Amino acid sequence: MLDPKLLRESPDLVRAAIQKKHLEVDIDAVLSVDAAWRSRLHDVETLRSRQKAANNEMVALKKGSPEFIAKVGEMKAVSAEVKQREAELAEIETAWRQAMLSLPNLPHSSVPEGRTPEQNAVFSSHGNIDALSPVAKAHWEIPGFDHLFDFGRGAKVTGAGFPFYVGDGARLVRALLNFFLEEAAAAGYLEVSPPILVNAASATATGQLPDKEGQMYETAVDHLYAVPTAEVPLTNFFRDEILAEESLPVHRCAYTPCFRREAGSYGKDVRGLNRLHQFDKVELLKWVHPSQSYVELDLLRDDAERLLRKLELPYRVLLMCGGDLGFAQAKKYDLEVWAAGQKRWLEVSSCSNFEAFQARRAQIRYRSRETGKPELVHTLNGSGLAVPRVLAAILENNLQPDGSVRIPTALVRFFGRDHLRFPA
RNA sequence: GGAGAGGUGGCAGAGUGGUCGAAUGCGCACGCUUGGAAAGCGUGUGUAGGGCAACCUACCGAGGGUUCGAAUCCCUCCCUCUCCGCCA
Repeated sequence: MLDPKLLRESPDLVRAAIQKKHLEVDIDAVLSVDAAWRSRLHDVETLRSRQKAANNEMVALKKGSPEFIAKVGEMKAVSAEVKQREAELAEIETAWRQAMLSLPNLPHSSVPEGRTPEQNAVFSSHGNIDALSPVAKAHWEIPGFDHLFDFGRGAKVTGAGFPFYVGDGARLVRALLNFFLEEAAAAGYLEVSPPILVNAASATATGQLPDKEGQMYETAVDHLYAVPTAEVPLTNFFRDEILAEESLPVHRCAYTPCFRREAGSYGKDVRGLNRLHQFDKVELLKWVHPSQSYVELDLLRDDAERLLRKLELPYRVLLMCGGDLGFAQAKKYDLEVWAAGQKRWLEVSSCSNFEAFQARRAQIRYRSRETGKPELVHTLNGSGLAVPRVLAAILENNLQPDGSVRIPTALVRFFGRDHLRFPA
């Protein structure tokens, strides 16, 4: 949510910023709802003030006296009007809230212009993609793949996009998760294991609701949502709280399975481990002082990049252009790893600064030493990292002529062996 | 899931229809006192919205209702605690 005051005082600034995201938003409509809401609020407050004054007068009167009875009669009319006006106000308030929730976050000034993914800026590149395995194959074409990553039985048991990981497949997933979590802890992130079902208030605070409920799995009876990312429960940890300024920045990490309905994708994009309905991910999260959020964003990105460097995977960093930024982000970097078999980049991390957008929805604040008043924190998060695509890149890039896969050195102590062999 | 108790400001805890945004205590901040400190005394100390100044309004778990008037009465829901049941 945006600051309503900013919208009122600088609507043109908001208009221009949203234009950079190439989203269609009717600012004038929002402004007119805002004006209507304020006007109705004034009406109701004036009436309530009269009620209060009358109440104070009646206290001094003798109950049942003619003056008292006259006053009751007089205030009955006011009471009826208050009721009606309050109902109107409630209606406008709902519309006002909806209108405010429909406004996206404003992009930071350093975000490049652009409308499509092709216009994202390549921020940096690391590693040599030409020096990779000459025998590289798309991971799903590696002989024996189906034994360690059983999509057929997953489809039987649940549906497409819910694979079983079997034997060394499962072990490799676990090794990666442990590696990610150990690295995050070493970088100063406190590990948290959150609930993986969340309520509507939590999903609203992080920006999944309203409008994106179609991308989440929802439970039928209790109307809870399966988390699309640990960002949701983790960000909401401090919902409606005021933190001590000294406690900032707060750095935390969490592993959860992530659930995404992802309607509308098909073809090569969704083959193998490229895109799943359920996958494992470690998420890094920060709550920071507003003055530090862009410094913290660079550090966050570096924490994610370090994982790829240690896994010896070639990767590049994209700085997302305005049109490819998400609804809630002010600035975002994507980390893409090279998959030598598919000869394509796979997104494995997304590091974003949300500034106060989520914090305002979630009411996460800190008490300013300077003013003594509560101020909104800035929230940031980044994947560190998503397992299946990292796994895919390792399988493809490290495939050996004998059909085995070399395990990256950093991962060996978690996997237990230096090579993965597929069953015949 | 069943029975009971309860949810009030940073914490504890009063308040059962009207002058209650809410006593009191603790905590915290500032001041007085002191060589310094403690004690003592005094003052202050929630959040949000509107005007953006005085001021006004809202908030006593959430939502609805009764009433001229609700922290207080009624209904629904949520949560916590105790006991029982079930269970990894």
